[in-house]
Amino acid sequence: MASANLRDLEIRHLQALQAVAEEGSFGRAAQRLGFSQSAVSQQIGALERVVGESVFDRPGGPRPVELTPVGCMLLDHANAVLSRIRQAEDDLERLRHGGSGRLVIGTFQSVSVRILPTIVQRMRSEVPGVLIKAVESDINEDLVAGVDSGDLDLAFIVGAVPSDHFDIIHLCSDPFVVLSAAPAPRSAIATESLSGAALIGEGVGSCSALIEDGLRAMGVLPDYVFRTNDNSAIQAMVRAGMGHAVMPYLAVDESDQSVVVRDMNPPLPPRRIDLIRRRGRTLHPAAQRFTALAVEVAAKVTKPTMIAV
Amino acid sequence: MASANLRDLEIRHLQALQAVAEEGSFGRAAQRLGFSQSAVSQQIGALERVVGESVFDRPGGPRPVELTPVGCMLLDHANAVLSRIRQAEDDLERLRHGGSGRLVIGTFQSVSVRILPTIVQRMRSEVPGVLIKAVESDINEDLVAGVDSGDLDLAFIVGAVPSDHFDIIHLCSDPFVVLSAAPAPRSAIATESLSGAALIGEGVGSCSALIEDGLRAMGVLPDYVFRTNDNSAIQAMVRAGMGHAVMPYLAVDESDQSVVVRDMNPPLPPRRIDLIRRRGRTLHPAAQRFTALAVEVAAKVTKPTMIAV
DNA sequence: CTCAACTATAAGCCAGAGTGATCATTAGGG
DNA sequence: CCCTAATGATCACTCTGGCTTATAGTTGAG
Repeated sequence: MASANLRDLEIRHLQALQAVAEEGSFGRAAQRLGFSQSAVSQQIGALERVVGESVFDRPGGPRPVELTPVGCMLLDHANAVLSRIRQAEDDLERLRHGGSGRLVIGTFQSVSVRILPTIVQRMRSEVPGVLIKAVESDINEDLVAGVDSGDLDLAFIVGAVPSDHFDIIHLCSDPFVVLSAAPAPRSAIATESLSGAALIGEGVGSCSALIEDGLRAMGVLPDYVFRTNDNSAIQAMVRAGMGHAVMPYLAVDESDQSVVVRDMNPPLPPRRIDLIRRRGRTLHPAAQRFTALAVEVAAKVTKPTMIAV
Repeated sequence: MASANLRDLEIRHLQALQAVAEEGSFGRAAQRLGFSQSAVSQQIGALERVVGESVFDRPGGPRPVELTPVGCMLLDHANAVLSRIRQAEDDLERLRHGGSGRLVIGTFQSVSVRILPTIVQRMRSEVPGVLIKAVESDINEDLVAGVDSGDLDLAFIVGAVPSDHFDIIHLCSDPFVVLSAAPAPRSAIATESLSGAALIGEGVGSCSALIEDGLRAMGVLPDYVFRTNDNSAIQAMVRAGMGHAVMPYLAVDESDQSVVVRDMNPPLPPRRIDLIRRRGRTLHPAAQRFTALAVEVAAKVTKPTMIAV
């Protein structure tokens, strides 16, 4: 007798085993399964050939068939397997309706504060079963790499990204503004007037590069007196009169009354905020809803006076 | 899209899913499974048709394929199912070698005391995984019914049983002996001398009927002064001088020095002790070993001076 | 552009799964 | 004791569908 080898076992065998065991009869099991009695007989026969042992005692006549010890043991496993498959059906159904699963989102500070909360809130009410996990990074390349490797399902990014690997959904153009200490005019500030003025800025990141390049292109040489990655710290510095700050609009906390938000004249090229997903990768159904919500929410928080590029 | 319906799911699909997910390539998975690449491609295709969704993203070129969310969920279930099947293989292997499982034995008092312990002890050392459960009853019919219904795998019984339903393994013939209070000759006692003598006997059970019928057939009218189902109580009564007791030899506690065991002359027809199992029922492999041990042990405890009938 | 590494597809073969018709066995009843 | 009803096994047959080989299609790297 060969060593136990269930390679040729098939689910239909287990279903037959279960049905026959419960009905106590090949014929009734066949009826339940929608097969002929002959088919079930052969299925059990095949199962016994695979197993190498009888799984049922057939007493003959109208008496019900009974499980052998081997059959009894197998039935336990069959029940477990079939129940697991039923579970898979349930999960599949739920996944199809976006009712379960996980979405990992790459994001960065201003999006985390201004855009994500609204999206998450609406996702939670629309598809409560989907867990949304945010991974924050101020380094654009990390987010792009995360999407590329599959660690992230979607990511908010700033600026350009190679479009051959990614689907890019444009969300908004976020203008750069100047923050000045409270007693200041609300009018636009002349960009050239920043030349030589004390500036407070972000740490090394995609935005600081955009700002510095933009200023330099206009002949303004930035004179940074302080740098931090914490936006609220920047506003505190401005409030304290340390100087002006050039920031993307979405990074500004407008509820802060002691600073004034001013457009720039001429404006810097706005930063572009996109949502990316890897091309060809199948995402959770809820990812589509997430994308739609991102577009919608981003449109609402964009600075209204600016016309998106 | 039809509601989730995994009726046509097959184990081979799950194996393919698992292999491809682990190898990251259809071709390598095929190699591992011993199929052609085409076969695996079609298997995954079939799985996706059954599921109604893609389970892998195929990026094309030398990049590895990746699970979709649906595929990821399915893989979890596939792992569980396949591991359960491997477990079934293990159990099967163990069952084949008699290494696990349960044996339910029907028995009665004298067998429980004189024969079973030795068998159980040896079974425990030979097939440690097999649990032996004894169900005791002094009513023969209960034991027979238990075997018939399948509640008992094997049963020790006294006397005849319809041989068309059962396989009968003869273990021994157990002679009836007379117990007398200690100061008594060890020689055989004349059976007819019991006529009119005070007798102590068992309660209503198969043995008491055998004894009474046997005595009556020899013209001896038993005069029972006490009955109990507890064998040690019977010996205590004899010891106290209440009278003689006619008992099956195996029911006697020979270590008791205050009673004398005497043959009968002429002897009563001995009681027959058999082991039965239901004909046509497949038993645990260890049942065969149990049967062999029962024959062996029974031969040893049979009263040596008697020749079995 | 070409090669290398993939997967998908097509055509053909054949095992095996299901059907329907019998056959064999057994219990129960006159 | 035979007859009937119930039930599983078996046979012959059909036809699906899974596997193989061969080939085409796609993509990334050099």
